[in-house]
Amino acid sequence: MGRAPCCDKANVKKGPWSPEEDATLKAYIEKHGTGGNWIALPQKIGLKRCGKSCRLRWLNYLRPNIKHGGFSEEEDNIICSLYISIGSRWSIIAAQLPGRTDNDIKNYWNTRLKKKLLGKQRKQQQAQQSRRAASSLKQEMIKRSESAANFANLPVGFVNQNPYWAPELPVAVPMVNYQTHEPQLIKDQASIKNMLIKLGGRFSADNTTTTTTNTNFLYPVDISSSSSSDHQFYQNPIDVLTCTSAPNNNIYAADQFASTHYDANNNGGGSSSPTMFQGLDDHNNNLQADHHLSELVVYGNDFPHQHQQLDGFYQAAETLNNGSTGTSTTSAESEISWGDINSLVYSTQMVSDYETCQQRIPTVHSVFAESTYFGLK
DNA sequence: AATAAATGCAACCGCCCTCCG
DNA sequence: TCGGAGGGCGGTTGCATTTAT
Repeated sequence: MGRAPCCDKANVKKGPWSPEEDATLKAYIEKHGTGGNWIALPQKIGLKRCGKSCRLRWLNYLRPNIKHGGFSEEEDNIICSLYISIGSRWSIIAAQLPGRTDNDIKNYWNTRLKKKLLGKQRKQQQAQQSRRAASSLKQEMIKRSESAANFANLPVGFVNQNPYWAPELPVAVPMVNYQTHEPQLIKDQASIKNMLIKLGGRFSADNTTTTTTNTNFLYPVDISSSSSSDHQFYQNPIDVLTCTSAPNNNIYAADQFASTHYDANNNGGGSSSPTMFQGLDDHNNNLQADHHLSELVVYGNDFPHQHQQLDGFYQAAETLNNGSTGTSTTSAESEISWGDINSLVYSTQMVSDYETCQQRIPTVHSVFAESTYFGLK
Protein backbone atom coordinates (compact mmCIF):
# COMPACT_ATOMS: atom_id res chain seq x y z
CA MET A 1 0.00 0.00 0.00
CA GLY A 2 1.48 3.32 -1.01
CA ARG A 3 1.46 6.32 1.20
CA ALA A 4 -1.27 8.88 0.95
CA PRO A 5 -0.53 11.80 -1.35
CA CYS A 6 0.38 15.07 0.30
CA CYS A 7 -2.42 16.86 -1.46
CA ASP A 8 -5.44 16.26 -3.64
CA LYS A 9 -3.79 15.84 -6.99
CA ALA A 10 -7.05 16.41 -8.81
CA ASN A 11 -7.56 19.84 -7.36
CA VAL A 12 -4.10 21.30 -7.57
CA LYS A 13 -2.74 23.35 -10.39
CA LYS A 14 0.43 22.19 -12.08
CA GLY A 15 2.85 23.80 -14.43
CA PRO A 16 4.39 27.23 -14.50
CA TRP A 17 3.52 29.71 -11.82
CA SER A 18 1.68 32.85 -12.81
CA PRO A 19 2.86 36.26 -11.59
CA GLU A 20 -0.28 36.47 -9.48
CA GLU A 21 0.49 33.20 -7.75
CA ASP A 22 4.04 34.31 -7.17
CA ALA A 23 2.90 37.57 -5.68
CA THR A 24 0.39 35.87 -3.41
CA LEU A 25 2.89 33.37 -2.11
CA LYS A 26 5.67 35.88 -1.69
CA ALA A 27 3.52 38.43 0.07
CA TYR A 28 2.20 35.88 2.51
CA ILE A 29 5.54 34.35 3.40
CA GLU A 30 7.22 37.70 3.76
CA LYS A 31 4.53 38.75 6.15
CA HIS A 32 3.76 35.57 8.04
CA GLY A 33 6.51 33.12 7.26
CA THR A 34 5.75 29.60 6.21
CA GLY A 35 4.23 28.71 9.52
CA GLY A 36 6.26 25.56 9.46
CA ASN A 37 3.64 23.80 7.42
CA TRP A 38 3.95 23.91 3.68
CA ILE A 39 1.10 21.51 3.13
CA ALA A 40 -1.41 23.77 4.81
CA LEU A 41 -0.02 26.98 3.38
CA PRO A 42 -1.64 26.98 -0.06
CA GLN A 43 -5.08 26.47 1.42
CA LYS A 44 -4.51 29.33 3.82
CA ILE A 45 -3.74 31.74 1.04
CA GLY A 46 -6.13 30.34 -1.53
CA LEU A 47 -3.63 28.89 -3.94
CA LYS A 48 -4.55 25.76 -5.80
CA ARG A 49 -1.07 24.42 -5.46
CA CYS A 50 0.54 21.53 -3.71
CA GLY A 51 2.41 22.55 -0.59
CA LYS A 52 5.56 21.03 -1.92
CA SER A 53 5.19 23.04 -5.06
CA CYS A 54 4.89 26.21 -2.98
CA ARG A 55 7.98 25.31 -1.04
CA LEU A 56 9.94 24.66 -4.19
CA ARG A 57 8.77 27.86 -5.80
CA TRP A 58 9.76 29.85 -2.76
CA LEU A 59 13.13 28.23 -2.27
CA ASN A 60 14.18 28.18 -5.89
CA TYR A 61 12.72 31.37 -7.18
CA LEU A 62 10.90 33.72 -4.86
CA ARG A 63 13.02 33.98 -1.75
CA PRO A 64 15.34 36.95 -1.49
CA ASN A 65 18.89 37.06 -2.77
CA ILE A 66 18.50 34.31 -5.30
CA LYS A 67 21.00 34.45 -8.11
CA HIS A 68 20.20 32.94 -11.47
CA GLY A 69 22.62 32.15 -14.23
CA GLY A 70 25.98 33.77 -14.73
CA PHE A 71 28.09 31.29 -12.84
CA SER A 72 31.59 32.55 -12.32
CA GLU A 73 34.75 30.62 -12.95
CA GLU A 74 35.28 30.42 -9.22
CA GLU A 75 31.83 29.00 -8.71
CA ASP A 76 32.53 26.50 -11.47
CA ASN A 77 35.64 25.38 -9.66
CA ILE A 78 33.89 25.05 -6.36
CA ILE A 79 31.10 23.04 -7.90
CA CYS A 80 33.56 20.77 -9.64
CA SER A 81 35.66 20.28 -6.57
CA LEU A 82 32.73 19.48 -4.40
CA TYR A 83 31.18 17.23 -6.99
CA ILE A 84 34.39 15.28 -7.19
CA SER A 85 34.50 15.14 -3.44
CA ILE A 86 30.94 14.41 -2.45
CA GLY A 87 29.07 13.63 -5.61
CA SER A 88 25.65 14.97 -6.45
CA ARG A 89 24.79 16.35 -3.06
CA TRP A 90 23.46 19.49 -4.61
CA SER A 91 22.06 20.94 -1.44
CA ILE A 92 25.46 20.70 0.22
CA ILE A 93 27.17 22.19 -2.77
CA ALA A 94 24.58 24.94 -2.91
CA ALA A 95 25.23 25.72 0.73
CA GLN A 96 28.72 26.83 -0.25
CA LEU A 97 27.48 29.17 -2.93
CA PRO A 98 25.34 31.89 -1.41
CA GLY A 99 22.38 32.80 -3.53
CA ARG A 100 22.50 29.62 -5.52
CA THR A 101 19.90 26.92 -5.22
CA ASP A 102 20.50 23.24 -5.41
CA ASN A 103 18.21 23.06 -8.39
CA ASP A 104 20.14 25.75 -10.19
CA ILE A 105 23.45 24.07 -9.54
CA LYS A 106 22.08 20.71 -10.54
CA ASN A 107 20.78 22.13 -13.80
CA TYR A 108 23.98 24.01 -14.40
CA TRP A 109 26.03 20.92 -13.86
CA ASN A 110 23.88 18.72 -16.03
CA THR A 111 23.56 21.16 -18.89
CA ARG A 112 26.80 23.07 -18.90
CA LEU A 113 29.58 22.05 -16.60
CA LYS A 114 29.51 18.37 -17.36
CA LYS A 115 29.75 19.09 -21.02
CA LYS A 116 32.23 21.83 -20.56
CA LEU A 117 34.53 19.70 -18.52
CA LEU A 118 34.11 16.36 -20.14
CA GLY A 119 33.11 17.20 -23.65
CA LYS A 120 34.55 15.52 -26.63
CA GLN A 121 36.53 18.48 -27.82
CA ARG A 122 39.97 17.53 -26.58
CA LYS A 123 43.38 17.67 -27.97
CA GLN A 124 44.88 14.36 -28.87
CA GLN A 125 48.04 15.67 -27.34
CA GLN A 126 46.28 16.39 -24.09
CA ALA A 127 44.76 12.96 -24.11
CA GLN A 128 48.22 11.56 -24.43
CA GLN A 129 49.39 13.74 -21.59
CA SER A 130 46.51 12.46 -19.57
CA ARG A 131 47.53 8.92 -20.17
CA ARG A 132 51.08 9.72 -19.20
CA ALA A 133 49.91 11.48 -16.10
CA ALA A 134 47.66 8.59 -15.22
CA SER A 135 50.53 6.25 -15.71
CA SER A 136 52.79 8.17 -13.39
CA LEU A 137 50.02 8.46 -10.88
CA LYS A 138 49.45 4.78 -11.10
CA GLN A 139 53.08 4.23 -10.24
CA GLU A 140 52.69 6.58 -7.35
CA MET A 141 49.64 4.74 -6.14
CA ILE A 142 51.44 1.45 -6.37
CA LYS A 143 54.12 2.88 -4.14
CA ARG A 144 51.50 4.04 -1.74
CA SER A 145 49.87 0.67 -1.81
CA GLU A 146 53.13 -0.74 -0.66
CA SER A 147 53.06 1.76 2.14
CA ALA A 148 49.54 0.60 2.83
CA ALA A 149 50.86 -2.88 3.26
CA ASN A 150 53.21 -1.54 5.87
CA PHE A 151 50.33 0.13 7.52
CA ALA A 152 48.71 -3.24 7.90
CA ASN A 153 51.52 -4.12 10.22
CA LEU A 154 50.24 -1.74 12.82
CA PRO A 155 48.93 -3.36 15.96
CA VAL A 156 45.66 -5.09 15.47
CA GLY A 157 42.84 -2.82 16.43
CA PHE A 158 44.89 0.30 15.99
CA VAL A 159 42.27 1.69 13.74
CA ASN A 160 38.89 0.48 14.65
CA GLN A 161 39.28 0.04 18.35
CA ASN A 162 40.14 3.60 19.10
CA PRO A 163 37.38 5.92 20.18
CA TYR A 164 35.89 8.12 17.57
CA TRP A 165 37.88 11.20 16.85
CA ALA A 166 40.49 10.19 19.31
CA PRO A 167 41.99 13.48 20.44
CA GLU A 168 45.44 12.14 21.05
CA LEU A 169 46.01 11.14 17.47
CA PRO A 170 47.61 13.56 15.07
CA VAL A 171 45.41 14.66 12.25
CA ALA A 172 46.27 16.79 9.31
CA VAL A 173 44.08 17.58 6.37
CA PRO A 174 45.46 19.68 3.56
CA MET A 175 42.89 22.08 2.17
CA VAL A 176 42.91 25.34 0.36
CA ASN A 177 41.61 28.58 1.68
CA TYR A 178 38.60 29.63 -0.27
CA GLN A 179 39.54 33.28 -0.29
CA THR A 180 43.29 33.32 -0.37
CA HIS A 181 43.67 30.12 -2.39
CA GLU A 182 46.65 29.38 -0.24
CA PRO A 183 47.32 25.82 0.76
CA GLN A 184 46.42 25.36 4.36
CA LEU A 185 46.92 22.42 6.61
CA ILE A 186 44.22 21.71 9.09
CA LYS A 187 45.94 20.11 11.99
CA ASP A 188 43.54 20.60 14.82
CA GLN A 189 40.39 18.62 15.19
CA ALA A 190 38.24 21.66 15.70
CA SER A 191 39.20 22.98 12.32
CA ILE A 192 38.58 19.67 10.68
CA LYS A 193 35.32 19.40 12.44
CA ASN A 194 34.37 22.82 11.19
CA MET A 195 35.40 21.91 7.71
CA LEU A 196 33.31 18.79 7.82
CA ILE A 197 30.37 20.71 9.16
CA LYS A 198 30.73 23.05 6.28
CA LEU A 199 30.62 20.12 3.95
CA GLY A 200 27.23 19.34 5.30
CA GLY A 201 27.77 17.63 8.57
CA ARG A 202 26.28 18.19 11.92
CA PHE A 203 27.72 17.29 15.26
CA SER A 204 25.83 15.70 18.00
CA ALA A 205 27.33 17.70 20.80
CA ASP A 206 26.46 21.16 19.68
CA ASN A 207 23.99 20.22 16.99
CA THR A 208 25.53 22.83 14.81
CA THR A 209 23.92 23.09 11.46
CA THR A 210 25.62 23.81 8.24
CA THR A 211 26.30 27.46 7.75
CA THR A 212 26.14 29.17 4.43
CA THR A 213 27.51 32.47 5.48
CA ASN A 214 31.06 31.66 6.32
CA THR A 215 33.57 33.65 4.39
CA ASN A 216 36.66 31.65 5.04
CA PHE A 217 35.57 28.26 3.93
CA LEU A 218 38.29 25.80 3.26
CA TYR A 219 37.42 23.90 0.20
CA PRO A 220 38.99 20.81 -1.26
CA VAL A 221 41.77 21.60 -3.62
CA ASP A 222 40.54 21.79 -7.12
CA ILE A 223 42.07 19.08 -9.18
CA SER A 224 42.09 21.50 -12.04
CA SER A 225 44.55 23.66 -10.20
CA SER A 226 47.35 21.18 -10.44
CA SER A 227 49.24 20.47 -13.57
CA SER A 228 48.97 17.14 -15.25
CA SER A 229 52.45 16.14 -14.31
CA ASP A 230 52.38 17.51 -10.85
CA HIS A 231 49.42 16.08 -9.06
CA GLN A 232 49.57 16.61 -5.38
CA PHE A 233 48.25 13.87 -3.27
CA TYR A 234 46.04 14.61 -0.34
CA GLN A 235 44.93 17.93 -1.59
CA ASN A 236 41.40 16.75 -1.68
CA PRO A 237 39.19 14.88 0.73
CA ILE A 238 39.31 12.10 -1.77
CA ASP A 239 43.02 11.94 -1.34
CA VAL A 240 42.68 12.05 2.38
CA LEU A 241 40.50 9.04 2.05
CA THR A 242 42.55 7.34 -0.55
CA CYS A 243 45.12 5.59 1.54
CA THR A 244 43.49 2.76 3.31
CA SER A 245 44.55 -0.72 3.89
CA ALA A 246 43.50 -1.79 7.27
CA PRO A 247 44.56 -4.58 9.55
CA ASN A 248 42.53 -7.75 9.51
CA ASN A 249 41.60 -7.24 5.89
CA ASN A 250 39.10 -4.65 6.85
CA ILE A 251 38.06 -2.49 3.97
CA TYR A 252 37.73 1.16 4.71
CA ALA A 253 36.04 3.39 2.26
CA ALA A 254 34.96 6.92 1.89
CA ASP A 255 31.36 6.03 2.19
CA GLN A 256 32.20 4.75 5.60
CA PHE A 257 33.70 8.08 6.23
CA ALA A 258 30.56 9.77 5.14
CA SER A 259 28.38 7.40 7.06
CA THR A 260 30.34 7.34 10.23
CA HIS A 261 28.47 8.49 13.23
CA TYR A 262 30.65 10.91 15.02
CA ASP A 263 30.19 11.52 18.67
CA ALA A 264 31.86 14.72 19.66
CA ASN A 265 32.09 13.53 23.21
CA ASN A 266 34.18 10.55 22.20
CA ASN A 267 31.60 8.19 23.48
CA GLY A 268 32.55 5.59 21.00
CA GLY A 269 29.61 5.82 18.72
CA GLY A 270 26.21 4.34 19.04
CA SER A 271 24.74 7.74 19.56
CA SER A 272 21.28 8.30 18.28
CA SER A 273 21.96 11.99 18.03
CA PRO A 274 22.33 13.76 14.75
CA THR A 275 25.60 12.78 13.31
CA MET A 276 28.47 14.51 11.76
CA PHE A 277 27.71 13.27 8.32
CA GLN A 278 24.04 13.34 8.63
CA GLY A 279 23.83 15.53 5.63
CA LEU A 280 25.89 13.18 3.62
CA ASP A 281 24.23 10.11 4.91
CA ASP A 282 20.65 11.11 4.51
CA HIS A 283 20.03 9.08 1.46
CA ASN A 284 21.66 5.83 2.23
CA ASN A 285 20.01 4.22 -0.71
CA ASN A 286 21.16 6.90 -3.00
CA LEU A 287 24.64 5.64 -3.29
CA GLN A 288 26.14 7.89 -5.82
CA ALA A 289 28.27 10.13 -3.69
CA ASP A 290 29.15 7.43 -1.26
CA HIS A 291 30.14 5.21 -4.07
CA HIS A 292 31.74 8.03 -5.83
CA LEU A 293 34.07 8.27 -2.92
CA SER A 294 34.42 4.68 -2.00
CA GLU A 295 35.18 3.78 -5.54
CA LEU A 296 38.20 5.94 -5.34
CA VAL A 297 39.29 4.67 -2.02
CA VAL A 298 38.91 1.03 -1.34
CA TYR A 299 42.02 -0.99 -1.69
CA GLY A 300 41.69 -3.87 0.64
CA ASN A 301 42.90 -6.99 -1.08
CA ASP A 302 42.19 -5.80 -4.55
CA PHE A 303 45.03 -3.52 -5.44
CA PRO A 304 45.18 -4.30 -9.14
CA HIS A 305 41.53 -3.62 -9.55
CA GLN A 306 41.78 -0.40 -7.68
CA HIS A 307 44.67 0.70 -9.77
CA GLN A 308 42.61 0.22 -12.87
CA GLN A 309 39.90 2.29 -11.37
CA LEU A 310 42.36 4.92 -10.38
CA ASP A 311 43.55 5.04 -13.92
CA GLY A 312 40.09 5.99 -14.93
CA PHE A 313 39.72 8.49 -12.16
CA TYR A 314 42.90 10.29 -12.86
CA GLN A 315 42.14 10.37 -16.53
CA ALA A 316 38.84 11.92 -15.72
CA ALA A 317 40.49 14.25 -13.26
CA GLU A 318 42.94 15.22 -15.90
CA THR A 319 40.11 15.96 -18.22
CA LEU A 320 38.67 18.20 -15.59
CA ASN A 321 42.01 19.85 -15.40
CA ASN A 322 42.17 20.53 -19.06
CA GLY A 323 38.63 21.62 -19.24
CA SER A 324 38.37 23.88 -16.26
CA THR A 325 41.63 25.70 -16.34
CA GLY A 326 41.17 26.92 -19.84
CA THR A 327 44.73 26.08 -20.67
CA SER A 328 43.86 24.24 -23.80
CA THR A 329 45.55 25.52 -26.87
CA THR A 330 43.97 23.32 -29.49
CA SER A 331 41.25 20.78 -29.51
CA ALA A 332 41.08 17.18 -30.49
CA GLU A 333 39.06 14.15 -29.70
CA SER A 334 39.64 12.82 -26.25
CA GLU A 335 39.32 9.24 -25.30
CA ILE A 336 38.03 10.30 -21.97
CA SER A 337 34.34 10.52 -21.57
CA TRP A 338 31.91 11.12 -18.81
CA GLY A 339 31.51 7.42 -18.68
CA ASP A 340 34.93 7.21 -17.15
CA ILE A 341 33.68 8.82 -14.05
CA ASN A 342 30.43 6.98 -14.09
CA SER A 343 32.26 3.75 -14.31
CA LEU A 344 34.08 4.72 -11.19
CA VAL A 345 30.93 5.56 -9.44
CA TYR A 346 28.81 2.59 -10.19
CA SER A 347 31.04 -0.36 -10.76
CA THR A 348 30.10 -3.77 -9.53
CA GLN A 349 33.15 -3.80 -7.37
CA MET A 350 32.02 -0.63 -5.80
CA VAL A 351 28.66 -2.01 -4.88
CA SER A 352 30.33 -4.99 -3.42
CA ASP A 353 32.62 -2.78 -1.42
CA TYR A 354 29.75 -0.69 -0.28
CA GLU A 355 27.86 -3.65 0.99
CA THR A 356 30.92 -4.85 2.77
CA CYS A 357 31.46 -1.48 4.29
CA GLN A 358 27.90 -1.29 5.44
CA GLN A 359 28.68 -4.23 7.61
CA ARG A 360 31.89 -2.85 8.99
CA ILE A 361 31.26 0.45 10.56
CA PRO A 362 34.52 2.35 10.75
CA THR A 363 35.48 5.47 12.56
CA VAL A 364 36.11 8.92 11.30
CA HIS A 365 39.22 8.93 13.34
CA SER A 366 40.46 5.84 11.61
CA VAL A 367 40.31 7.47 8.24
CA PHE A 368 42.25 10.44 9.36
CA ALA A 369 44.62 8.35 11.36
CA GLU A 370 45.40 6.38 8.26
CA SER A 371 45.79 9.55 6.30
CA THR A 372 48.17 10.78 8.88
CA TYR A 373 50.04 7.54 8.75
CA PHE A 374 50.69 8.13 5.11
CA GLY A 375 52.54 11.26 5.86
CA LEU A 376 50.24 14.14 5.30
CA LYS A 377 52.33 17.21 5.51
C1' DA B 1 11.58 31.51 -43.83
C1' DA B 2 10.54 27.03 -42.20
C1' DT B 3 11.68 23.13 -39.77
C1' DA B 4 14.33 20.13 -36.85
C1' DA B 5 17.47 19.52 -33.28
C1' DA B 6 19.64 21.00 -29.25
C1' DT B 7 19.64 23.40 -25.07
C1' DG B 8 18.21 25.40 -20.67
C1' DC B 9 15.52 25.43 -16.84
C1' DA B 10 11.30 25.34 -13.98
C1' DA B 11 8.64 22.13 -12.03
C1' DC B 12 7.21 17.59 -10.79
C1' DC B 13 7.88 12.88 -8.88
C1' DG B 14 8.90 9.71 -5.63
C1' DC B 15 11.84 8.16 -2.11
C1' DC B 16 13.81 8.69 2.41
C1' DC B 17 14.34 10.92 6.80
C1' DT B 18 12.81 13.20 10.95
C1' DC B 19 9.42 14.51 13.99
C1' DC B 20 5.68 13.82 16.85
C1' DG B 21 1.56 11.91 18.83
C1' DT C 1 7.81 1.47 19.79
C1' DC C 2 5.18 2.39 15.90
C1' DG C 3 3.09 4.70 12.22
C1' DG C 4 1.53 8.79 9.86
C1' DA C 5 2.56 13.46 8.23
C1' DG C 6 5.50 16.76 6.55
C1' DG C 7 9.98 18.27 4.87
C1' DG C 8 14.00 17.69 2.07
C1' DC C 9 16.44 15.91 -1.57
C1' DG C 10 18.08 14.02 -6.10
C1' DG C 11 16.49 12.47 -10.45
C1' DT C 12 13.62 13.21 -14.24
C1' DT C 13 10.35 15.37 -17.29
C1' DG C 14 8.36 18.60 -20.31
C1' DC C 15 8.13 22.84 -22.41
C1' DA C 16 9.94 27.26 -24.11
C1' DT C 17 13.72 29.14 -26.34
C1' DT C 18 17.75 29.10 -29.15
C1' DT C 19 20.59 27.38 -32.74
C1' DA C 20 21.54 24.80 -36.83
C1' DT C 21 20.23 23.19 -41.34
